[in-house]
Amino acid sequence: MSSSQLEKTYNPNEVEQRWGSYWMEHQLFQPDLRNQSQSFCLVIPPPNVTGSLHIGHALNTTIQDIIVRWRRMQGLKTLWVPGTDHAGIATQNVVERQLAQEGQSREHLGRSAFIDRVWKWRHQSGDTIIEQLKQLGASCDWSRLRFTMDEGLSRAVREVFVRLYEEGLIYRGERLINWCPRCLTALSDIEVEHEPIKGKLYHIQYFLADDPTQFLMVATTRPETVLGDTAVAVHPEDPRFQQYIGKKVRVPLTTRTIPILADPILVDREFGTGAVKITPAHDFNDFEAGERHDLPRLAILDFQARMSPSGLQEAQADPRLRTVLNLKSVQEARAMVIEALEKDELLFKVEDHAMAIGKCYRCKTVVEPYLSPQWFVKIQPLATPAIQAVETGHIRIIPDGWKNNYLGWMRQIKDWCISRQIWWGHQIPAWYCRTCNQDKFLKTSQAGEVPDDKSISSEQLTMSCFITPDAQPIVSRTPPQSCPTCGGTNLFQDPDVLDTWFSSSLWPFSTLGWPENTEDFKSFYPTATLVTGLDILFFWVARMIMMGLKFTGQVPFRDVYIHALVRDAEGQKMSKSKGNVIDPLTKMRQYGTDALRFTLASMASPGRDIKLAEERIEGYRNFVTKLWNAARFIHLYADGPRTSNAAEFRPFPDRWILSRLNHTIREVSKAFEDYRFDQAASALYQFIWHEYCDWFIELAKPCLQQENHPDAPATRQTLLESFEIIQRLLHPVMPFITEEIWQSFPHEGPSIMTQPFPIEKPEWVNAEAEQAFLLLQAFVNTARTGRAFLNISSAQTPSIYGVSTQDNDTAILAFLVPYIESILRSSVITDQAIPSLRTLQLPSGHFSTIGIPVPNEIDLHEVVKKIQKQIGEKEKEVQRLGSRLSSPEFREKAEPSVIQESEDRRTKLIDELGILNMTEQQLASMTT
RNA sequence: GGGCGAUUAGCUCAGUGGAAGAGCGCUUCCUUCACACGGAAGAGGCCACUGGUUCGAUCCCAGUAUCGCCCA
Repeated sequence: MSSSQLEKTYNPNEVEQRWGSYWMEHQLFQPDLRNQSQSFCLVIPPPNVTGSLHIGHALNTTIQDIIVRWRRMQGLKTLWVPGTDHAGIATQNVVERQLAQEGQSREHLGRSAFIDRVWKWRHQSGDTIIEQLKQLGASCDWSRLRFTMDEGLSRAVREVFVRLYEEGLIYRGERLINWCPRCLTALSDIEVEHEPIKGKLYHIQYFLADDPTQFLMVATTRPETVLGDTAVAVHPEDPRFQQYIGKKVRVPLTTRTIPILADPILVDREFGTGAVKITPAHDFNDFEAGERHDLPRLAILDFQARMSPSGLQEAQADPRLRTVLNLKSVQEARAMVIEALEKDELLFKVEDHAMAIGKCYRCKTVVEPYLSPQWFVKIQPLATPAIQAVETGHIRIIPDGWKNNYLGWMRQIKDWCISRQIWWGHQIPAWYCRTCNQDKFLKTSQAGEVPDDKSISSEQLTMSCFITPDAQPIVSRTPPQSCPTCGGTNLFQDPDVLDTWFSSSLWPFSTLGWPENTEDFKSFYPTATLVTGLDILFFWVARMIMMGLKFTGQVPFRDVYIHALVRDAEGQKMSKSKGNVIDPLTKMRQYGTDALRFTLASMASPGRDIKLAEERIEGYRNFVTKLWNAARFIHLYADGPRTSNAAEFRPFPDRWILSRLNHTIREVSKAFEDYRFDQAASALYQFIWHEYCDWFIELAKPCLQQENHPDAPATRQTLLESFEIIQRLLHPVMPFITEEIWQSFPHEGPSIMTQPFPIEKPEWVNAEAEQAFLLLQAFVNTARTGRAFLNISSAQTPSIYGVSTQDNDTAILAFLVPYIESILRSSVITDQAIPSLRTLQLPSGHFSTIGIPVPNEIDLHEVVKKIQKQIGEKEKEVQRLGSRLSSPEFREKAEPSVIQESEDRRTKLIDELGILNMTEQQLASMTT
């Protein structure tokens, strides 16, 4: 009995809302902890808490939801943990911009008030993206929602920090780091984006200290850093410079002299002049060269990337120059230094030079290498097992191509700078005794750095200061009560916070309750699959692997599925400034969420970016409608008795569609196993539209629409049974419409999402039915083509002749006649020879021929032309096959089956040509 | 500069060592009782280029070109 009828048109928005709340109310996304099956867990890549859904999230979420719904339906104990990330710099920037609009600043507010303010903002806007994920249908267990700054997760952060520190894997030291002079914080290497620019290469003369008639020509892209040079290097084997090694040159615009030394690593003989200046405080390569040669580090820029007064003094810069350069930006300073060099006739030439500059990934400000005390993770001991896990296949990276990318990066990984000079985040669990560490605090101010004079309060100090590298930290899980050295209680917590990715790296286990050995942790760790974009493979995935192995002794996940980047139809990266952003929420409203999800799944081919064109979504919206109308059709004819026989005893169309359905179940399951969501989508689309709707429903119509047709009870059964399976097969990709349709038919259970995923039924495989169908399909298609040739409209229905040259096919054809007649809506004559006059004859494959009587009024010239075209194509093919078959080498070396196939095909083509030639002659004679 | 990937129908993309495929778009016909967000029939491709391996290459190999991405 059909329980309800469906609306004429599908209204996705209403349906989505209704089932969305239904699933939530019935807590269908939560795992059943009594389920004894294998567990299957995913953790969501936490989006920025204050962010909103973009198309990349939509793709990422869709893929995860497909996997999760599929596994849940398979009966696994399935959990998908949702959550958000505090996104330190980004979130702080957002709130600071708000403050700026109010004429405020975080410094005015003070640290604790500012953090309160960020929390307020987080509570206000923090659930936007979560609500949007729910709209997409994401079947996360929302009762387990996590946030990186939650108490539990923060405890995990402190635990990890302290343990790494105690093992010597976290250290504090003064290193050259990437510094954003706008955010006023350190960045890790990968938070810097490189951008090609058209720079210039300046050739500058450095005169020898003891012989002012001789000079070295040095090439540099950053002339303003000349003042901070502490050496000049040449290649040890470069004959041009042998005599200079060991001598000294005068640093231009200063009174200092610096050594000329030989360094084969730093110097590229082919580049520039073959002589390079070394500025260890302002360039990473120079820093390393400085380490090799024990050179002093002379910093001439301050924390805001301005020319520093103390640095200029230390550099012994020309006093007049010093005055004008004081606190000037890099850009301004460069122009002034160039002018000064020109005036002193030290600038030999300037040439164009393509180069790259680093920019802050959050605010796009040019970053400066900056010498400062920071906290680092000693990465090598963590990286080694993380490399092995992937090499040995304990963790699979899919598609495989990214594996080398990962390994390459991991093998040359550098220590990870984890301290950030911002306020929003996990403050580093390290304290300093102000008594034992007098003089170790440098308060930073507009005028530069000034030593702590002890009168500065800790609250002021925590706003902005540096602590010298030799200060003695007390690292502890909880705030220490007193200094273990002097017993003093004037303790000051390190003002820095941790890199957001530090807490993200613990996500797969911190979200499950670690460091407690919780039930969730025991049940669901390690997680199964991580689904993410390539852009955070290093930021996040690599670090999760390292931390997971280190702290749980297990891999955090078995598979890493890397999906594509979504671009616009022109292949441009989407960005607000370009105005080419496709907003997923808008598209969901326009076309329905299922259509968007299906589109994204269908385009998720491995290793390729997605160029998303709106027409694609529209196309899949049409598919949704098609499915809807099929459901309506079935409702119309579902009422009535049903008999459920074994597949082999059902009517022909049923036998065929069950065989095809079985095939589709296999294909879709295989595609899901292989993370080939594109293949799953195309298998579903092809089957549902072009087999089920186009053929099965059409073949089923006569027996459904005729009263008391003997096959009706069986066909009704097949119709309902197969359509129900189709809903389950499609459900992971299109959860909403499948639930709506499934619920509209008689069913058991609260929801389709907890029904079993279809499994193959070998007893449905029916090669005979499939073979017969191909004969039917070829016959129908050829008849339609013939009718179109003859301009016979579907209203006119002259009889069609059909004969087969093969006995076996003749019998099948006779059996198929009623089906063919109903689809073509004309009678089919198979027991007579095709008349040789006024009949268009066409070969229809499978050794059968169809004949259509030619109407009187038709222009046969056009028909003859079309037949000649077919003849031409077939002749070409016969020729090709002929030359292949007459090649002795082919006959000798090719597979016998290939030879046989070629011969069969040629025979068949010659047969078909015979028919076409005969028809052509006959029709051509009628035109004269 | 190093590495990786792409180049197939007008567009977006699958695909395979042995007859070039899909979706969208296009042309023509059709409001027939699930669906015009539909049905039917078509047109359209030296599978980037040049060599090589092979009986046979769109597919494997080498090189070239163009375009991406990552790293330096």
